[in-house]
Amino acid sequence: MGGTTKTIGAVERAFEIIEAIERLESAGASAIADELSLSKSTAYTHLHTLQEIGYLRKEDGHYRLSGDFLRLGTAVQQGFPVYRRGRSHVEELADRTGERANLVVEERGKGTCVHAANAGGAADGAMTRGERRHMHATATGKALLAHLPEDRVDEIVETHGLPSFTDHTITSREALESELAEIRETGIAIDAEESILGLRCFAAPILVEETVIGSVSVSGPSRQFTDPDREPELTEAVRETANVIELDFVFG
Amino acid sequence: MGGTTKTIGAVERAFEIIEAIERLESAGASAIADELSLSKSTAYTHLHTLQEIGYLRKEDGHYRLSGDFLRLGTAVQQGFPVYRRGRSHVEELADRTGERANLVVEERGKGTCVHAANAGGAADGAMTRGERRHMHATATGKALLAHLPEDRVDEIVETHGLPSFTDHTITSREALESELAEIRETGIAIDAEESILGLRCFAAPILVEETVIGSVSVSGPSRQFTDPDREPELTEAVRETANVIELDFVFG
DNA sequence: ATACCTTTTCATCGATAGTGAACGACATCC
DNA sequence: GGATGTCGTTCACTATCGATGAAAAGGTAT
Repeated sequence: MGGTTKTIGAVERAFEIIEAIERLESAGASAIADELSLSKSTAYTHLHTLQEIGYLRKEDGHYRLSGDFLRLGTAVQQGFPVYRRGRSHVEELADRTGERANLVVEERGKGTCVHAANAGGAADGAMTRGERRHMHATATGKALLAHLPEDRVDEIVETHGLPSFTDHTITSREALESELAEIRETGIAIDAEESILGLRCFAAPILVEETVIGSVSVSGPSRQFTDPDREPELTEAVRETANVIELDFVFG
Repeated sequence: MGGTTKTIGAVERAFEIIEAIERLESAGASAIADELSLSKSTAYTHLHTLQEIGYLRKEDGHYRLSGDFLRLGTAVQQGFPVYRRGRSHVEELADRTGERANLVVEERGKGTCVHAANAGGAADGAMTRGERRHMHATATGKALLAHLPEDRVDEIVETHGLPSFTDHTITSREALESELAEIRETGIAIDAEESILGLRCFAAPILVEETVIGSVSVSGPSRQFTDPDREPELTEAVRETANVIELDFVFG
């Protein structure tokens, strides 16, 4: 485990400041110094540096993150082949079902949302672009886990644990494993308010050459999603979308 | 002009590395050291640091930007009120016209695209999310310039100049000024292949309390956009969209 | 086996990032 | 209006730490 190599403190501090600004929306030198227990001068020099290179913009004395992060974020997004090929299909899924549709990939043991398509539907609690969530508590995460090598799953569970978010969250390795087996059979992962109360979600894995490269989902309020008529419609739509994206990889 | 304050070299270097990775898509320590003329060990320590704090991920020996930048980018986007209120209207504009629609704000003297809505149409050359362009050479930029205080326009021209991108780019302050006056009259800014050959674009400013907070546009290949029947349709659609967003600010 | 990549580690040294104190500007309070 | 508090900004100082080259460790092809 190589984790002992030295790291550069100034860079770590810079990103702590960036994340503090993300949290506070905007902040001045004193607020940052306060928030992170830094000296005012240190906070100031960092803010000044980040502004000089363009990553912060100053608006009446308060610093905010600049559009350059938006540019980098877009580059990251485009860097996922599954986004480039899947985006339009996820949009169609949202249009077709009238619900929020997400495209998720695994990153560092968590599920990262690389695209979120709204079809006007209220998306309370649904993942937003760039957001990362525990995999065992989300439909998209479980769809990914179900097709990851077993030792990778072990690793992930060991690193992040199985924290509980609601009464329905899966918290034991055995329960998780049996659910993953079921997902492998049905091709559909379900989040029944396991991550957020009131939020239900259906997801399907995207498999290319026996490897999961992502998962797609639709999600919405539990009330609408428990309508027995809708479940087959929604799961089928999700499954089909995943399939279309898979085919896009093979041909296209 | 306060530009003499000290800046933190390590942080500047870190972002140079981040931008190099953005350019190269993915890279190892040697490639970065090469690209930026750094020692291999320096490049390595920086990469290692950025990976430790999660902003880079390592994939078979190559570093890539991580989803954390996507999260920051989304936060930046949400930080623009004009995005929060305008997004859906820009989507509708794209659907309605069948063309690429953009939402742009001014940042540090350039136009930054905060949202890009595709309606399937080929978007060659159109701005992408987070991209920044010179204002004098784009419809969205000119729509903004037309309603910025005159001294601000002076400042911007002084800072960024009026570089030429095609034969049609405006390169003199006088020509720019007369065009801005026309935009103020008609309410529509036109980019007639001034930024990129073959790309035509119509934009309208979004004014709230006499202040420009952004601009919207549709753009597409010159061939389609010179159809005399479409111009009134497109300009009208753009104008209306800007108007709806303005109203959303006043009420809503 | 060889040569040639790469990434990673290490000790050394000089630059520099962090610090606290101080200043000017701007509010707020009594 | 004088006092007090807070803010951003600057400065000189010094211990820290980031940069460095050399060399080790790992990988791949020849």
